[in-house]
Amino acid sequence: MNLPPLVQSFVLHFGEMGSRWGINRTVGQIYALLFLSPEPLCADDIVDKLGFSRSNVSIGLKELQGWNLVRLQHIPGDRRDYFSTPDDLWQIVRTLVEERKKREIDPTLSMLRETLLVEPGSAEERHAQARMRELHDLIALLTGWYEDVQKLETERLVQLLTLGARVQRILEMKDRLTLLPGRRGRASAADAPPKDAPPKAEEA
Amino acid sequence: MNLPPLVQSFVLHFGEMGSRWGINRTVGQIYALLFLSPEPLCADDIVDKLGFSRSNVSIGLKELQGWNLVRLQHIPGDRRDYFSTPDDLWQIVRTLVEERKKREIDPTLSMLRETLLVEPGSAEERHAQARMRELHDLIALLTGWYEDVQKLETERLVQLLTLGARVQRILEMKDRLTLLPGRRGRASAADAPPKDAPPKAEEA
DNA sequence: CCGAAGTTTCAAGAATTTCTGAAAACAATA
DNA sequence: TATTGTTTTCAGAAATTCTTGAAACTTCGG
Repeated sequence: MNLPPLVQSFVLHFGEMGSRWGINRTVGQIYALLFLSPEPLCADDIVDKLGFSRSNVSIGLKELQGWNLVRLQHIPGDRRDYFSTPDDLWQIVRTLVEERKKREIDPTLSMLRETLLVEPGSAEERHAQARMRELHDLIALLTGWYEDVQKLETERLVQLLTLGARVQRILEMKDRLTLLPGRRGRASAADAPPKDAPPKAEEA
Repeated sequence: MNLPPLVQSFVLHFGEMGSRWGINRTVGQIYALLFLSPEPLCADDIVDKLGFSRSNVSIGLKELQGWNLVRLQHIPGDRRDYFSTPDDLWQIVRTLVEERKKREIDPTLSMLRETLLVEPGSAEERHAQARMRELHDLIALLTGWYEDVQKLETERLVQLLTLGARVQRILEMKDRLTLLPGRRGRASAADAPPKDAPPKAEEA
């Protein structure tokens, strides 16, 4: 590996973290390299800089494409594929969250939806199903919110994030406004906290 | 494995998903079982129900304790350790997010903070560092927001989530209010979108 | 202090994932 | 269609992670 020290430490870190992020070392390092690179790189550039085998790099790039995390582009007069990451970090975050949701949450939501249709055959199954329904409703609430937020323009999103703790004050303000006769929107079973959940948080 | 079908399919699913969630099959299945169980279980109960070796269960439980995802308790007159998951799903979500942040984000934030102190030695390093600063500021903004939200009472949190898309309207309302002379709070370098990021989101 | 009941550690084998080099497939050009 | 440069596939080697049974360790009541 032949990289400026600053770049190298970042690349190595991403390699290490890869396993925690659900990608492997190679993929993590390739991504880090592309992220920092001022111009697009082709597979052979990556082989040179990281010292992985050509095929390993090829598979890694394919995986990154599967995640929509890299952009494929061409340079006029050059037949090779060049890759880069979007300049806009917000775009990267949006993609990342979307893809993780797809892989880590959606399958579980489907499973829960299906399982909740089965008729329970015992008290134990009835309890299990109640628990699953709670989980389903919670996840549905979270993903519904996520989808709404994903639609916001970046500027609004930044505004929302910058608001931080002060969001509480805004919610209180809204409370007061909504004491007028209520029109309520999308909320479903998840409208209130789950039945047997005490509103106080308990310490672990 | 000797479980009611409904429970079994849930347990198997969690086992499968385990690898995507950064835990392994054993740990995923143990957690699923505890999550659905009406009463606390001891290690031997788990061995019976899932058919893993005793030591494997022991390691799995230890890992779950490391994640703060299970609660250890005792039954009077019984020396064995019994385990359960919190009844309050919101508590579970809070713990889960907290622990993932600790493992998946905090180390990177530290690395970035340190790396940003190094003096760049070339144009390439200067560019890399600018990119890292962007990333650092973005993550700092997100985690700052997260910390604020984590402090909200569950009731407020549900309210915020239920708000969903209508948050936009609230933000606009706030805009109008804030046209009055401004008092601004915590926001730092991340106050505006990153320098060279166009506010329009580009499609991948 | 002893023995019983329980938990954890450890080394080795099993299973899975990652990585490689060689060969096959592909695509553009002449 | 043949040539050339490039990407992808694939089978096995290497590395890592998971799982187990046995032994070591802890804790508690007598």
